[in-house]
Amino acid sequence: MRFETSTIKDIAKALGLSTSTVSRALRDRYEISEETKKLVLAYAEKVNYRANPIARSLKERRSYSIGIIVSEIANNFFSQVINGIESIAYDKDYHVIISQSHESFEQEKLNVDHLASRSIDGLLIALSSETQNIDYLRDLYAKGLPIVFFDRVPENFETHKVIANNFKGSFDATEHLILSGKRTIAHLTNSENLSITRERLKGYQAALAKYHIDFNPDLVKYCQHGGMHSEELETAVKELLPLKPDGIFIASDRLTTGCIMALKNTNPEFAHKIAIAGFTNSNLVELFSPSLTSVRQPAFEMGQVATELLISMIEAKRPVVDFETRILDTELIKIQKAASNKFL
Amino acid sequence: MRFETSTIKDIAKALGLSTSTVSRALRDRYEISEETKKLVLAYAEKVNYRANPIARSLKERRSYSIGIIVSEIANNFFSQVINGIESIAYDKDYHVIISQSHESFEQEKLNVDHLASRSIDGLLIALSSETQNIDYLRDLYAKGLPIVFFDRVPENFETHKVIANNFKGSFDATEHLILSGKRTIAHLTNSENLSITRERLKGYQAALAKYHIDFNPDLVKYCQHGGMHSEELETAVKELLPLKPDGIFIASDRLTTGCIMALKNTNPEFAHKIAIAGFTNSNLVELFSPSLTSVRQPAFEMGQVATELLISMIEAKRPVVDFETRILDTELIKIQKAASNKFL
DNA sequence: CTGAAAGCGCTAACAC
DNA sequence: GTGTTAGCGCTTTCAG
Repeated sequence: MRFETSTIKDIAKALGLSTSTVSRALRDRYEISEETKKLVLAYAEKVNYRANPIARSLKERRSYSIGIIVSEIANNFFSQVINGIESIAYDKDYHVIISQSHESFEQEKLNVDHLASRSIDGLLIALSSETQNIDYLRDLYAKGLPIVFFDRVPENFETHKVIANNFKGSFDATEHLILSGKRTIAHLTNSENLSITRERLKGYQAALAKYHIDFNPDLVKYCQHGGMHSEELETAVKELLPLKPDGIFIASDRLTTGCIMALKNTNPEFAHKIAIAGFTNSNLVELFSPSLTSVRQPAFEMGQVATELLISMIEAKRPVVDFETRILDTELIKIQKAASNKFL
Repeated sequence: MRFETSTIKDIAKALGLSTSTVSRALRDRYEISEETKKLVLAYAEKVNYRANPIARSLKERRSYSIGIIVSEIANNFFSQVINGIESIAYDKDYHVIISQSHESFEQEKLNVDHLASRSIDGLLIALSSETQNIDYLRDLYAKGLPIVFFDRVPENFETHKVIANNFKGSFDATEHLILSGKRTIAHLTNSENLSITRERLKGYQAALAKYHIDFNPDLVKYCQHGGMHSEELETAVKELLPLKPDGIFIASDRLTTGCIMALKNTNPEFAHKIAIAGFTNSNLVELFSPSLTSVRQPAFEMGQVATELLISMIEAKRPVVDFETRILDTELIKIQKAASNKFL
């Protein structure tokens, strides 16, 4: 929407200058005399001049906006990441455009293509749980679109990545369950397509190994849709129950809340007996019943770091060839004894 | 970001046509012969032609994008509204740009101005709890920016609005508390600036009146920042405790979860004794302890309706003068006895 | 039915 | 220091 806002041309006419002089004055270029600058700035201020970013984008072939793809914003982990992204982006005068894949590959691709055609300057993406083929991203990347992956990252894709220390986070959580006396620990996790799934599985296995507990593949359940459908959770839970686990370690935010819900629906009594540990950035964990031990990711910081890396790529004079994968530590938040004993 | 994508010019050159013919063929105009259209479409498909929306926006002075302002996306109510908005917008080929006010007036205004300068075609907004003066919106509206308010709407602003039946939702929730035997029912609510605050207070009062319970203003606590700061919630809760309420009705999503948290932190024992009812669209209510009766708003539908109204304004040939305020029914979800008795 | 040309608002060589 | 000019990619009169 453009209103009857004044343009650079109007200012030029009013001041008897050329549009280029006005443009340069507005952008504070060294060629322009202080006097002219003042004149222009004052007048621009007076008429409340706002540069038209559309025109600027067309000319400069960039939009000062970055695209974000997450599976869903109704997820504390992702909304915190987004807040981190915004905190840096706004500071550096970038605009962000958020899209949700809802864990669908098709939706993800559609959104990315849409964003790319909207002339975003760079892309921040956490892959959907369905995504296996990222050729479409390779194409865009090859054509010059800077991409930074976070959380759910691909292998064999040379660019910046920001992830949590998934191995350690899982190890710690599983070890915590073991140290509280659990021996039959189930693992509920995401699609095997995802990096986080593989890394978190390894942490889980390593903790078991450390305490000489045999790894039982039957105790691992995968949810292909990342818990978007409650059926997949309930099925997983039902398959797990006969194995009589005394603990369960859950590998992601949506899954953690969904699993507790499924446990409660399936066998509420059991839900309160089994020890639960899971990745989640929910700020409501303290309200949950049954309560759980949670692995929190530094989501806000992850967004910040990813954005800094992305903007550095966007603004790099020469092609970036030195890529880094930043690994951020997670935090294990144990159940508060008081809460779990007295009132549950 | 624009890559070496082909333009209308490239197609024209390749096909020995003029750019205008190509443009018209692509837009399926009646003047163009079927043959030419086929030719152009086929070639466009072959080179994977994508129109540059930036150029189109500049020319047409519109962007096919609509702006959304909510207080925060990490709130199930708003994220559901956003999903509803997207469902309609994408269908009609509009793009959405989401911004968060974080309940700050300044941030809200900043975001709106930013969106307006980004040439959005229309705005969907739920006001921040700090917002008192909406002259900046009136200005934009007067300049021709279509605006539709939802959830938190202003008075004396003639445009489409979509809200929940706040009065009835509150009445029902309060009545439910009364019918379960509560007599001293506190009310925790948002800033008085907000329409939802006023409407929900009225519903609460009406229910009390129906059962001849005196309205005690001391039992009503306002949170100016909508629960963004945990202090305001804890203060409110601490002020309420001495009055020994046996029930509490909470007026919004963030407040509801925040209040339960504050209750638990302040006096966990009491938290489990007091009956709680509150507006919330959290999909995790069933996990909460203490449990609560919740008033759910048709958030998805609200987003859909608001978007339909907005797009109708955007695409209207003549200025819209007939405005409507759509009121959608809420749903009262009572505590499930089983869950609350057996396991809490 | 198709083409030539202007122009959306802005930036950046290239003059002077 | 400042102005002239061309052009980003697209749509749209206006001619033919």
